[in-house]
Amino acid sequence: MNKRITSQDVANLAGVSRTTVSFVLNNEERFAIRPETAEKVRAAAKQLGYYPNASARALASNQTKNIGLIISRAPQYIATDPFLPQILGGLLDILKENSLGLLLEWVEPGQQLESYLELTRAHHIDGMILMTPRLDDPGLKTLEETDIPVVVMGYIPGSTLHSVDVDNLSAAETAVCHLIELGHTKIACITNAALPYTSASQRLDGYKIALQKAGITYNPQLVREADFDAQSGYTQMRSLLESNLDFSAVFVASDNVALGAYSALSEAGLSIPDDISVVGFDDIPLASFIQPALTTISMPGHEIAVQSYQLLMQLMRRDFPLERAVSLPTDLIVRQSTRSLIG
Amino acid sequence: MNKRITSQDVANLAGVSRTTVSFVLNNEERFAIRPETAEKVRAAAKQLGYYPNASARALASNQTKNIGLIISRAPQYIATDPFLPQILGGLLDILKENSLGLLLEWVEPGQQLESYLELTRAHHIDGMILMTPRLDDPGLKTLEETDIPVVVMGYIPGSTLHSVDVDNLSAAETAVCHLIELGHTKIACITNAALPYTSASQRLDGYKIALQKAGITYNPQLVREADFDAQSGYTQMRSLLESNLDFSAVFVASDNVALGAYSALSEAGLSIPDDISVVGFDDIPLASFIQPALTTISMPGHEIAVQSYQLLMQLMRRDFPLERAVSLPTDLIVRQSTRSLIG
DNA sequence: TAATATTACTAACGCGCGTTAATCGTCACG
DNA sequence: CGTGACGATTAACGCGCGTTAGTAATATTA
Repeated sequence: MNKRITSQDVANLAGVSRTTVSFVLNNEERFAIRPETAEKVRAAAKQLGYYPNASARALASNQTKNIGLIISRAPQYIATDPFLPQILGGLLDILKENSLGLLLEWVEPGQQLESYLELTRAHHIDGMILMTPRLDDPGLKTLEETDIPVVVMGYIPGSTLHSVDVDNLSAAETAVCHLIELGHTKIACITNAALPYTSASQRLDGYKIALQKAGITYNPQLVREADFDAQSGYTQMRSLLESNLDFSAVFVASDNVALGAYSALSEAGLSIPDDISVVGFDDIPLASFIQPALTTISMPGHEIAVQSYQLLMQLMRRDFPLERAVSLPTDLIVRQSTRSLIG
Repeated sequence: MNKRITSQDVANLAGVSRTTVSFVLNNEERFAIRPETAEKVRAAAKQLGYYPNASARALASNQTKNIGLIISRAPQYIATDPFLPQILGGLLDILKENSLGLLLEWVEPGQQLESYLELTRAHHIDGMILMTPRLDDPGLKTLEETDIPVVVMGYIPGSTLHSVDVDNLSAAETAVCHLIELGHTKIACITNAALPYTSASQRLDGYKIALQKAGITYNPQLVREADFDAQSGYTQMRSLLESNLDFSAVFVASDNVALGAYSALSEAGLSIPDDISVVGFDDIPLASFIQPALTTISMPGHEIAVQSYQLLMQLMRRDFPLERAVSLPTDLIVRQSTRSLIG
């Protein structure tokens, strides 16, 4: 039986007190430890294979050294999200550098109410990052009233919570504007998700504004709501095609959804971009590899992760963060899925 | 300042002792608590918004109620993995049902040695699931010698660790066999990853065996090693094309990599499946939506997650698991990327 | 040389909870 | 009325660690 090795064991072996062990291993500069003593302690720790117990440390120090990534989306929608790994990769990278752990959770839309509190108090996290927030999430107000460090990936209008996001609205506007510049006037839209998701409604707003600025009348019949995955993109694109409405381009507010749309268009015998131009959103890794390569808006996934982390750290340190809402730039990546109607 | 609410507060409000509170909230059947007392306690807890502190509970009970998912791969390769979300979705789902948390970690290939031990002892996990293990991982032997509950997603020959995996070898064999049945004899192969990754070498072996059984001589020059992402698939497919070797089909041991291959083939003016047939592996969600829809091997991602969880739970309960290595079935999904040369 | 500062370390408490052993009724039985 | 059994509850310890207040030993100053 592998008996647990405690700091007391290290102390005994090194011939010092447990306090000294603690000071040495935590590099407590405030207390002067003679270098040779410190070395003795370190040697003993290594010899015994000592790893401080995280639970005990968390209890004593009131810091878990873990942060939580909370996804307010059901698992089946998590499973098909090709963007999630980018966030995870970025987050895992920077967290490891700083010796922090990442606790992943999902909360079902409907019982976020208590979830958030339980997550911080009950689970072992010092702060949390909220992915894909919903406008209709009642738990967000609760969170505002606590002093739990929270960063929202996505912008919530009117919320006092700190956030990191791209400017979805103007990015969408840019995307649609690109189509308009190419001469398209009849432009459909498939959202990335249901409208309570802030990113979905903001991208739809960008679509509307681009139309408006170009003097094109907004036609709600040309709009469909998808649901994160390619399957919903396929379904909604078919719905658009079956409506027999005339359009020469479609703005799909998610690459993943756009791939489903691709499939529906291909099945209908329509060519991209000859018959229909498509602009996506996210620039998922596969966007440049599909045929035709997808014109899209690039999301700085890694940067979003890094900025979220940094903002969260400031909050956890009780610094006054400089910005309440960090907004990151996006780029229009023009590839082969859009075509000019002019000339 | 939100003072922390402890079980003592609940006890005071309910007019009972802290012990009673603990018994009630943990549904301790062994001690008979009068129903009205239990109700008083529960009411007090609700009124105060009490959430037991996980660190303290972990320390006292020696159980963290968290499990770790360990990915032995660098973050940049995590970021482009479209299969990871399937595992995560499945795992998150079942873990939530059982009130467990999921701690995500990556270890860099090269310093797994101590990582694993530190992860369990230092971090807050009761057991761990290892993703994408490498044959050359020295830390695995260390793990075998401990009594830490570990489940490996992927099969490690000769290891005593418990594992859940598909039969990569025969699945790959099936895939290549499909090509052979269609009349292909000159079949190239692009692996999903470098060969130290067990899944990569096993799939390559399946490829070899299928050839052998069909009496086709194995030609190493027709084999390339990719590196998880589509970019590497593109690169390796170009390398194959530039070799000027003759082949009519290619087995790409990862859909993600296959998409890169698609791109290279398209760029070279070759048609799938008219000029080249392609079979992938994984059946990522997008496989059925790309053009042409990819013939591939379906991985039961959700089932892998569920089985891993169940096996891990048995180990954590110190049950004797019935099977040491769970092997899950795969299916060949024939779509449009393969074509018969016969007739 | 006595008083004070400095260095190097330690004793001891508390974090919030699970859990065992003990306590305090209460009731049945002889 | 005393004894034992049982049901309901609690006092008290320990989990492993961080940390404050303190001690002992040495160095510095008046």
